[in-house]
Amino acid sequence: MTPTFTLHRGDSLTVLQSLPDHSVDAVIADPPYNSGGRTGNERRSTSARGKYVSGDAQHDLPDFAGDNRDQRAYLVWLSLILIECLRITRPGGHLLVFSDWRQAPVTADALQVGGWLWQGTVVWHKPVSRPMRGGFKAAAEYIQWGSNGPFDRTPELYLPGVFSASQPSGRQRRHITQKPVDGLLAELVKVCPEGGTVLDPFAGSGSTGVAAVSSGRHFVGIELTEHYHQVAHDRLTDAQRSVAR
Amino acid sequence: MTPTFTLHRGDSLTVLQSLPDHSVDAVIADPPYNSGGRTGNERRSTSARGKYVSGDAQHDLPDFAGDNRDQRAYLVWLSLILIECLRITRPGGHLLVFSDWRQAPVTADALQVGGWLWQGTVVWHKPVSRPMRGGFKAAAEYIQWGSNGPFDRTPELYLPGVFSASQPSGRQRRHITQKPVDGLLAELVKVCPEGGTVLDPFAGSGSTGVAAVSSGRHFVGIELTEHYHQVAHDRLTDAQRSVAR
DNA sequence: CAACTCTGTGAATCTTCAG
DNA sequence: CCTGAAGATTCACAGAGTT
Repeated sequence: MTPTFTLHRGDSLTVLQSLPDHSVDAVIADPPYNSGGRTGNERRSTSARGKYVSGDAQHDLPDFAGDNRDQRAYLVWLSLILIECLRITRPGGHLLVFSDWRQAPVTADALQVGGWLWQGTVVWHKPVSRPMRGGFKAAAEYIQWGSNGPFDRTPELYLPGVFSASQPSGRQRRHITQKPVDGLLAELVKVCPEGGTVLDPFAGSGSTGVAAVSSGRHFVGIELTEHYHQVAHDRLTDAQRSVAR
Repeated sequence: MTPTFTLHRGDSLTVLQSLPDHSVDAVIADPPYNSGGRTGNERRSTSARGKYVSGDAQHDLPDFAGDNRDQRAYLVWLSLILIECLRITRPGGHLLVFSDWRQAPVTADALQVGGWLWQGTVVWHKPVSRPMRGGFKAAAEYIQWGSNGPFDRTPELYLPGVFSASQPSGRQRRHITQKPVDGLLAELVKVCPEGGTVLDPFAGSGSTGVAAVSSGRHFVGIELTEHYHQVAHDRLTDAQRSVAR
């Protein structure tokens, strides 16, 4: 059976409220990090591009929305999102939320405020990253892991706690903060049983969906930006075709 | 010139209060984690051995003290420690605090409450760790990195953000939560310039001191337990002798 | 085909400058 | 003095191209 996918376009919180109870097995979320948002002072307000793209970067990827909250607002907003995700997820289902080092603590808080059981922190090690003179470079992102009540320990599934993988580059790259499928997302979707459904409330260019569909899982995604909604749709259609073949 | 070391025996907070202002260049602290201490309910109350030692472990290492606070108390207590450390550290000096995944957020909070500038999170990847059925294994510990005001960016020092190293085992192992010198502590002490002084308020078996002294840094350590105070003293004396040779 | 060179890049961070 | 925008700086590593 070919895995199916649904791509909603709209505000994440609004669309989540329309989804039925216990309709997915796992949630994988990559919210806008609002990095540098420790204080209003440090937060550069205008756009994501200015924050995440080097001045001389050759690519010309479009901007994305929703990256301008301060840390208190981020906690409240993310908590509301995760409360809805809990309702939509079946008991025993998993939650994975990406963050950078600045937002890791507040993300763990939001996960627990949202009613999830905090199960641990998974590390995404990025071997290619900028050096830092006089100290340690920021070479990792963090994935907070939670479950809707106790999770099922019967499956023969043993996942590592640290993943090492590089961001897609060149023509492979469709989104500023795109995550790699091989070595990362393809592993993470394994917390959803085959034939189950994965939800991504911030689908972006759809990498999570590609990982899900390519490995026999259904996918439900939400994306606000029209451009990325279209990109995700195209990539998912391709992935689905590859599986069917 | 042979690096010197001083080992105080006593309660960390009390001894710290007796140390002079701006007398060290870097603080590397490995406080008792109080793991499982998110809630009183989850915390196993009796001793560190029950928490950190597998039932079938062959070794017979002594217990250590101070591992029975709940999370609110841990925040307050660690903040007080780090406030004192800030006073003792010269402006521009570095702070590194170990934690497991449960305590990572509260450790980042305590660091900032203590007046340090939070600079990032360093990952200690432990490749050999217990597998976790049905999910991700806990294969990492976290090191919160701070500085006393802006840190010096002139030294030609470029450190990675993720370190991979295994816990000492067998006869090498002198403490339940001992950290490896090679591949971890030997790298971390580099945030202190050669000829400078490293402070460890929870010296344990003295691994941080061994890394410091072996690489030409002076060391000040504090340890409460008589047994570990003696172990650390012996290991440091050996390390000093090796350098002098 | 393996080994090597070369070029491009980066969820970054700091400094400078204008308002 | 405080705030925000723009420009400069950094080097380990991936990946393409070449010997």
